[in-house]
Amino acid sequence: MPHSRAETRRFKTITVADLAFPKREGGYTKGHATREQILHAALVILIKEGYTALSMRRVAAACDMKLGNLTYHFRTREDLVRELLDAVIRAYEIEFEGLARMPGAPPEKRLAEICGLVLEDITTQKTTRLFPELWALANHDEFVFDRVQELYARARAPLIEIIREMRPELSQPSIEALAVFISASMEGMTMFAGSDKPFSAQMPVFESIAIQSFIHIVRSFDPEIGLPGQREKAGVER
Amino acid sequence: MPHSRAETRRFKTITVADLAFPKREGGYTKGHATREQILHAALVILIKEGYTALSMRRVAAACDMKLGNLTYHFRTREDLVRELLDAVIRAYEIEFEGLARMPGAPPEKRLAEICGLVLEDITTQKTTRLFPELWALANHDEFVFDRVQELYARARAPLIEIIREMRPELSQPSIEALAVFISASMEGMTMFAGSDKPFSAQMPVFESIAIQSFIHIVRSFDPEIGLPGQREKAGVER
DNA sequence: CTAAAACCTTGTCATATGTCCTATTTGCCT
DNA sequence: AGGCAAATAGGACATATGACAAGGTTTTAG
Repeated sequence: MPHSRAETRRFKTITVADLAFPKREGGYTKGHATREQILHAALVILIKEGYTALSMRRVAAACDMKLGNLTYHFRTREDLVRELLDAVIRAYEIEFEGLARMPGAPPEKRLAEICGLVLEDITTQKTTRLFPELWALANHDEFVFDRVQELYARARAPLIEIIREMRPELSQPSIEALAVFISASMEGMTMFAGSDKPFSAQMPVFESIAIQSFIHIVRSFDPEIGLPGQREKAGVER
Repeated sequence: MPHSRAETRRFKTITVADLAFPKREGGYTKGHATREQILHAALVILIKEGYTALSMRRVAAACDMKLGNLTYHFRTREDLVRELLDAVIRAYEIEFEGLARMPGAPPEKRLAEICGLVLEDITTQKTTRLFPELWALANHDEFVFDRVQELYARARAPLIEIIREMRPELSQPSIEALAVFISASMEGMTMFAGSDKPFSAQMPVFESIAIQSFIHIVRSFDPEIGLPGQREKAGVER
């Protein structure tokens, strides 16, 4: 991606490494720096050791800081986790915001570009490790659930635009369904071709398959075809 | 001539509702029943409340049993977790073993059948909740990693067979890549159309899209096409 | 029938964890 | 320089957890 960095935030957000959080009122600059340090250390622990290892003491130790100070900045562990996940998800939202901004380029080209970026991101250790944690947490924590779904809704937006451009006659639900399918297909690669996964070396091949496949299904999808081999021919056999 | 894959699971296994574990030597029938009860209760906790809630005391309470008795059957929590995950994964392996056994049916039909079964399974609460936990654990636990990958390898087998039948001229790596892609695409639906997910009602549409899409990519995949829009035309822009 | 093995209860211990409270130090502003 | 809020440290406490040991009860084999 050319230059989509921490500039141009409507609302003031601080973006440091993999984290983006709203600017806070009051406090010294040192306090802000400490908060960033804490959140970053927590992210590293979450990625390297998993959610279970993310304890207050563990984070404090990683920051070379006393437990009391950590609880001063984040009164409860839940506060810390929420702010961490919100900040890291926000960073993804920002990263993918000006995603397929290739005005003038044909939609197929932009679709391929998006797939390339998403699949490349999936090969990073951060994404490979973070998202399964998010998916697992989302199953039992409404806050995480909502936040993750919001992220995906934003990630779908450019896909929907592209698909509508390619198939303006399709109904909105059909367009959205195609976007969800494409997005889901790519997310699913995480467990197979993500960082340190068995097929991570083959990601270029998957990328090629994905792009060929997505372009064709968008071009040719027929909402009238229900479930070939089940609904249609149901009466014949069985 | 059906493959020997089925026979590898030749050791006696007990299969009780979502769980399949190797028959144990020695012990009274009561002990075996208790072990099953424990594993089943642990599975329910894992699904309903997540991995963090899966403590020895929590499991013992769910079984209406004293903690000491639980540690008698499973000396450590790690033992319990490992046996639980192994048993539940084994149950999936068994469930998908004779998957696309529709001898004589055209490969497209069998592919559609497999997709239907997998996607339907994904809509169950058990699968929707269990697999994200497995994916997250696999990132930090080698045992879970290996076990999950083995499961997916078995799930790929019938896909590989079908793809080879449809495209006998393709190289084995290409066939496998297609199988991985198809499998990953379906797994990715978990977070979007799984149980209690935002698009769970649209699963039939996704199924239709998936089948149309998979059949076409298998029929038309061209390994010579590297990365359209990147490698090919890379020199033009940027 | 009885003794051994399997099963289960009760109680304990060390440790880890989240949260709170009270000093003490540090940085900023007037 | 003084004063005050922010930041940090230190300690304490209740709770949860995994592991284990010693003793009682049930089941089964011989």
